[in-house]
Amino acid sequence: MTNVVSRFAPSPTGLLHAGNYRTAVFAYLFAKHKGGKFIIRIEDTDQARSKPEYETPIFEVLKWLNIQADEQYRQSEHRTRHRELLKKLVADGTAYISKETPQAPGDREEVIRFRNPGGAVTFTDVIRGEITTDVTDLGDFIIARSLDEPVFHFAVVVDDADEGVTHVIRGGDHISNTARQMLIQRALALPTPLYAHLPLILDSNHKKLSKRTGAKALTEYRDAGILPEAMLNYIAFLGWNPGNEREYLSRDELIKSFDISRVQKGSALFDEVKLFSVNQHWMRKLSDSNFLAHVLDVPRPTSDVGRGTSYNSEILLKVMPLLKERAKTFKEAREMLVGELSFFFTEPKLDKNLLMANGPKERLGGMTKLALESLLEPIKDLKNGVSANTVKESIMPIADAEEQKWKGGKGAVLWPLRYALSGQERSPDPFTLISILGTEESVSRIRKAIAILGE
RNA sequence: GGCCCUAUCGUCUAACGGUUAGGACGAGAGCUUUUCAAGCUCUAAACCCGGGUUCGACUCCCGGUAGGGUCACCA
Repeated sequence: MTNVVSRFAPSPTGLLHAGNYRTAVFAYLFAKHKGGKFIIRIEDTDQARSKPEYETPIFEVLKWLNIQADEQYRQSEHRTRHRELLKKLVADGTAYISKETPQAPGDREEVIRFRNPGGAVTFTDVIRGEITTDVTDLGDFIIARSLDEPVFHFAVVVDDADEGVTHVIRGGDHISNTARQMLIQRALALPTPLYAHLPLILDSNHKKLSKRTGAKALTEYRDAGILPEAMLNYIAFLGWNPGNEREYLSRDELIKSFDISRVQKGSALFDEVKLFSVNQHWMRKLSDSNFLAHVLDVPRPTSDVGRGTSYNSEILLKVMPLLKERAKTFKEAREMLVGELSFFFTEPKLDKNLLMANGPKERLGGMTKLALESLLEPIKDLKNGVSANTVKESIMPIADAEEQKWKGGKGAVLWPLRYALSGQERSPDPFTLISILGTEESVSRIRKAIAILGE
């Protein structure tokens, strides 16, 4: 098989979801694996429903996913050609102009119908094997509303042939369209490409992914801070696998190992949880500064409006490793900056009870104060920029000593310390906090906690 | 309903006649740990059912069941 040509032929009548782009991804991977051409054709024959605003995101997403077309077409540009062939079919009697009674608004008084020869049509699907359809019950189906308005079935057949498409890779929902399209091909004496019908991607209700039932446009995932590598990786693995146990493949690796014969026949469910986990994997491969750039690329969360937080850039970079181990999307990371990790940038408000939360309150008030005071000097002695581990080495002994003295556990020291620094019931460990905040800020926050305990 | 397609853990999947049915996500437990997150270890979890074929079926065939797709002057 030389000169493989595959195509992605979306119609700009709505925002495209993961299922739509999955066919693009497979068609692309297939062509590139074979060293062939991948083309994009905008199917805008339905003038009434095709909208430019649906077209722009298609190219945006493909660019985001780094899926480049070798050639680009627009179906409406081929109108002359369509008209010519339509006339030919009508002239030789293969098709005819038929008088109609309009059933719905927009229906025509006359349309062009294909004279259906009937019988069985068989083709060998690359993925599913032999499929036979009895076309008799299709009747004389409509191929155009007028000479200038071909309908999908007619236009695809002509365009695929004119563009030299060798492999039609599309969703399984097209299986039942194939036979009638082949009928048109035969009438036009055009070659029949190879067909590969991909299993459908289903939503959590086990229905075909669809805008109407809430499938997200891919742009939404992009805007939520999903990495294109992750999206591509996840989508490629829906209904396909490389035949080994690797789960994370880069774009180039996908191209290299893509094998259409390994495509699944059964449909798969789109699982956001898994997508996020794949995304986390790719996020973690980024350098801290690159990671930060992505985080700041996410629009400021609405919860942050009016807070006027300005980030200390030095601390911001130090916080990145924490975000890396916690966030599954950049949006999530962005939200942590103004949420659970915002104390790095703005001084926390402390609650006396939470400060003493680690034991019986009467005794602990005094004890907590002593514990915090005992930490002041050792922390002052630390140099700025030391690692969390170094901080731990100098503070742990104190916690251990207190544990002996009060039998309250290390928590009697470490909890108030961590809370004084973060103001959060849950946060990274106190050593990490000190290493990021620096000694001066840490001491200042501990003093404030001590002051509160003295009230 | 007609026609067509499909069928392995909850989910994505491996297996291409002989395996203790493997991996990943998720879940649970433990370790670590002041807390959270991460990490590490472990556990639970599947061959839709019934007939064949075969020395032997998740794998092949048939039937059933279930699910999905499609039946437009949309693509």
